[in-house]
Amino acid sequence: MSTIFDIAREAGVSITTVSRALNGYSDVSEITRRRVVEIAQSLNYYPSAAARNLQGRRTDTVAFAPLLREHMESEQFFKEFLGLLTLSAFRHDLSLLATVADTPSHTDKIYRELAGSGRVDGIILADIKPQDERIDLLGSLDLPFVAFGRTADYADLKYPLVDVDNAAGTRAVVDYLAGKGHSRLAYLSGPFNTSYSLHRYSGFRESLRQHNLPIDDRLVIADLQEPSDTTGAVARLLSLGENEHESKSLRPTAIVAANDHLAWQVIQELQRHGISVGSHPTGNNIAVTGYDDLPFAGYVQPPLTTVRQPIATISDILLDLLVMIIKHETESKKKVTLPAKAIRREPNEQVGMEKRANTGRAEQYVRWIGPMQALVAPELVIRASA
Amino acid sequence: MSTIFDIAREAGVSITTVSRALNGYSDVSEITRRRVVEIAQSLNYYPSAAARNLQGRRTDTVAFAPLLREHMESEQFFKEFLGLLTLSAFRHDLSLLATVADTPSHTDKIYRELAGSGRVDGIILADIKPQDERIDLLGSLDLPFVAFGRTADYADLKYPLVDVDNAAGTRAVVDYLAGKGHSRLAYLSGPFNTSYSLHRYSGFRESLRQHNLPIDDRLVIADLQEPSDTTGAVARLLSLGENEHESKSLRPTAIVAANDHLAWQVIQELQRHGISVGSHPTGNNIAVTGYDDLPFAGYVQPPLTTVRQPIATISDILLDLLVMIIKHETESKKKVTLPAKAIRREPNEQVGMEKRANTGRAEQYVRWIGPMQALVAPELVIRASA
DNA sequence: TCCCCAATCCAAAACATTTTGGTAGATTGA
DNA sequence: TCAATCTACCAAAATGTTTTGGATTGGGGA
Repeated sequence: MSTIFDIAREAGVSITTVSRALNGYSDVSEITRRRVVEIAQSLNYYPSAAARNLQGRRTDTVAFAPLLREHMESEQFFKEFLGLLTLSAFRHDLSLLATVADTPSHTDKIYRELAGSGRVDGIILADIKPQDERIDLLGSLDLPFVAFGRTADYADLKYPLVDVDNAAGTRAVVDYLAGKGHSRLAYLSGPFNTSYSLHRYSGFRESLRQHNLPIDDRLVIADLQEPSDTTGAVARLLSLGENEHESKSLRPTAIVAANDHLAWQVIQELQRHGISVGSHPTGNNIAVTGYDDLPFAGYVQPPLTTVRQPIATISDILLDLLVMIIKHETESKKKVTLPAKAIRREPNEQVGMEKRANTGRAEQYVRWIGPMQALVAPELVIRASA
Repeated sequence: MSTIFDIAREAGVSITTVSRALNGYSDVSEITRRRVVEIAQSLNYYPSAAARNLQGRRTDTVAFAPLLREHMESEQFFKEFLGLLTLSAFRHDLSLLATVADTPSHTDKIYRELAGSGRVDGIILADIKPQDERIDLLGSLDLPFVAFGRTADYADLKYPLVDVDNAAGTRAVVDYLAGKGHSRLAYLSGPFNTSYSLHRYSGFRESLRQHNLPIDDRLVIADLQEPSDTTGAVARLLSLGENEHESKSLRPTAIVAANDHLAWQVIQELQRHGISVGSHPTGNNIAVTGYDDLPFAGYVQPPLTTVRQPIATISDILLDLLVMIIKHETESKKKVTLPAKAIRREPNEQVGMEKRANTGRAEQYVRWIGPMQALVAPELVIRASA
């Protein structure tokens, strides 16, 4: 590979001039610049990323390093997010460096490495927890970052983030179900270790309260991890009301799942029990809703009523924000909250290939940039028994 | 950030010793090493990736830079592949640098940059075309790479690759359909610009021939790009036999789609026309098959009979191969061809969440490593009229 | 004539590491 | 005891770029 030195020798100028010619400085004559560019091209010259990088320049790369989870290969959301992040990065003339962290302590190590080694200009955080050490860590490391989600210190969030109003999302599906006449709603969730899962659950409780529906702790099952957990949870819900001294009406008529993947598992389980899945509260019929609106949500039968996470928009805004911070174009505390929208799908609806592409830039969302409000009162967030 | 110099000063040794202590060289005493390690830790030292890199070391990063396509955001295969590549890279202690190329000439530029700038140790190529300039380019750039797919010079492939027997895959679904009694099969495909799409099509033709079924060019429609193309194609297939002087039996009883996405579009179109989708060749009933076995294939109704691409395995092997080449552990021409397997799903079948995880390493596939045979005779590959 | 300015250019420093080619001192072998 | 070998360390070179802080011109104004 040829170096800047070779170009300089060939062109009969100093390496300084080559560097400045190639990087568009004004103090090099047009004629010299042209010669240099030509020679650089003919010698197939590409500046060493390592050397410029060492010198302190941009890397034009941002990192995404989620924590490894079990069965991550089948997590649709992860793949969706990563893919759209890559495309958003491209639109911002950036590359995406994707890594995975083994354990929380490995996460720590990776972030320190990323910061210390100068491989990236910034980093994207997801799966934010109510108390998330990564925020402080990155702050102290002086590495620009932007979060998808928020910590629990709602009053005074000191870092840039994008979030979806998760509580409102669940409220929307509960509203939908309540509107259909459902009054016994169950809630199924994975572990309550991320903020968004807590927000979704608190939205569920809020909405029940608003509709004057009772909150029955027997209908809330969290911490579902393995597929077998879902099997057990559904069985437990169905067994309610089977004891002779219990009222038959104990059984839920609708199940609100905290994400689409879970919803799909629940539907499978219900069908295995010979229970049809539909939106109206009748005897042998249970409604199921999801959250995320992953591409498959419209494909399944019955099509899933769910809440849309506008992942493409989210990743675009994340990168907009990150780029602004890297370029010091903004004070680094800007926040964006996107509204949640319920996608209502009826059982025998004809569902077409929906257009999900979204190339909108953050500008159009600026109206949401502003001070953050707590979307959920912390005391609402209790741990549901598993 | 602290540098190696700070550690050296603190420990009272030279930077050479620090470097060698930290990198496990033998000529540093255990006691010194321990001191150095301890101080490095206490100073939160992480070596600068740029500096080591400049010095000629590994970057522990591989790149994946597919060509930008329209509607790429909704391409499930892309996201699936990218996600699984990331996880495979992680298992090999590598990071994945994901970029997108605008145009073919931009691809060229990106690869040259990647090679010249030393940002990555190797690169992963996908969507190989029969004549693919990238192969020669990367060869001349001296950047290790491995391909998913192959060029048309079957006799003497000079680069490492992983491929799936695409022709056999389509043969398998045609066998399935023929076994059900179908005799008029249509073939729908996207553009024939990649090797795999040609192989799939040639498998279709081979199989028809083997079953002594006629090949009717009116039933082959390629170059489908926009969703509206599919609408038109299905309409055209359905209109066959509508003219009074044509036999009613001209209409296909089964449609073989070149990928799952297309199959799903076809199913939607058929349902729009009020035609039920099922596996048996009857009057108002058309069978549809796909290719890829993307996660949603089992979710749709009716569940899709398709051909499995073992993407997780593929990406694992790609990285195994690439790592071997980077480490010079192998002559750089190893090839792996994986068999294709049809996934037969019946219309009202109960489809569970299937386990797709595959963490198998290439070792177990070594039996497929060997000389390559042409999977399809080039003359078979004709361009279907659109 | 002298000085100054703008337009071009450049040498050297800085970036943080690894590798090369040693040296000094201790230990071993004959 | 002397030479050879080992052990533990180090100075300096090499890596390729950008930036800093000038240096060199040629021409215009006083």
